Amino acid sequence: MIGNTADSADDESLAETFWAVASRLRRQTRDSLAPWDVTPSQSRALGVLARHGEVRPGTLAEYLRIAPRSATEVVDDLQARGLVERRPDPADRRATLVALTAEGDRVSTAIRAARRAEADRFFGHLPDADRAELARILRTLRA
Amino acid sequence: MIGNTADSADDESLAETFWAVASRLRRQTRDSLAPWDVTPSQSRALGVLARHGEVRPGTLAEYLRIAPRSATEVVDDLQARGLVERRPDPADRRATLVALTAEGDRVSTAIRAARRAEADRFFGHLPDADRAELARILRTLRA
DNA sequence: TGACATGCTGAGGTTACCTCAACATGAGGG
DNA sequence: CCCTCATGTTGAGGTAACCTCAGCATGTCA
Repeated sequence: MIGNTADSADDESLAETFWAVASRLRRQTRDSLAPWDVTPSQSRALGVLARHGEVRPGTLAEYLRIAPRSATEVVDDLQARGLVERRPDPADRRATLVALTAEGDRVSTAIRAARRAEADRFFGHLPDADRAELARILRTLRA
Repeated sequence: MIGNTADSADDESLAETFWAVASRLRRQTRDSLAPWDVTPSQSRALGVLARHGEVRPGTLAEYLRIAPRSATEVVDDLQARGLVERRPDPADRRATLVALTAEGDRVSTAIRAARRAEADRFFGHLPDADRAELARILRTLRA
């Protein structure tokens, strides 16, 4: 087996370590979302809708930092699962508003709790001080 | 525009911040690799081959922490670009060995330098102490 | 009223993964 | 020696999460 030893890992670049962590977090997130049959990106969209209420697809794209066309796709999937609905924007007939359905609201709340539990499981092994440090450093890198 | 303000960012979970950073790093990495027309995953494979010499696809998969079938794919792409070659493993006729070509070696060296420069650009804004902290914390999360 | 901008989405592409099953070879027991 | 089981690789086919480009409807403004 490879990777259990300290082997070549110590001179790995920061970036490589970062990606290894990302990969682990991605898998765990996917698993923790399994009960609801939503993908990670769908769950992020649900989170935005829960926080901001009804928004246009384009606005959703900005929040998710993806292309508008990609937001359309996420909305399509969520709509197919009955978690969101599209309605015409009364202020602009070109536009559409996307809003959580009652079911979407329920699921999004449940997922929010699961995500918190999952984050605790993943980052919870860290001492509080380290978690705070990590959050601070990541925030400076996010810009 | 969204995301320029401190807005709702402050109560974002650690995980969300992490993904925002990941996204930024992914884009920058892709761009920095553009001159060689290799994808990030190909470049990771080149790195493994440069560090470990010729290996079997299955072993490469372990180093990259991906499924063996996926390693086959990466090797196919690198072979098509003339950066690696496959030769039969003299020790086991079921197996194949993957090794860098001369060109692959040249490119992998160049990429290694570019990656270092890119990492400096990305992580270099951090004070040394923060960079060390980040590396330490990420290593504990990688397990 | 024409010109240009904006909002959404169809069509089609890409990357980086995955699983499942086929196929060849290797290794051990009887 | 042959049978079985394990191992190494790969074909076939699938998925998530993006992307660009172009087209259509609508809005805005000179």
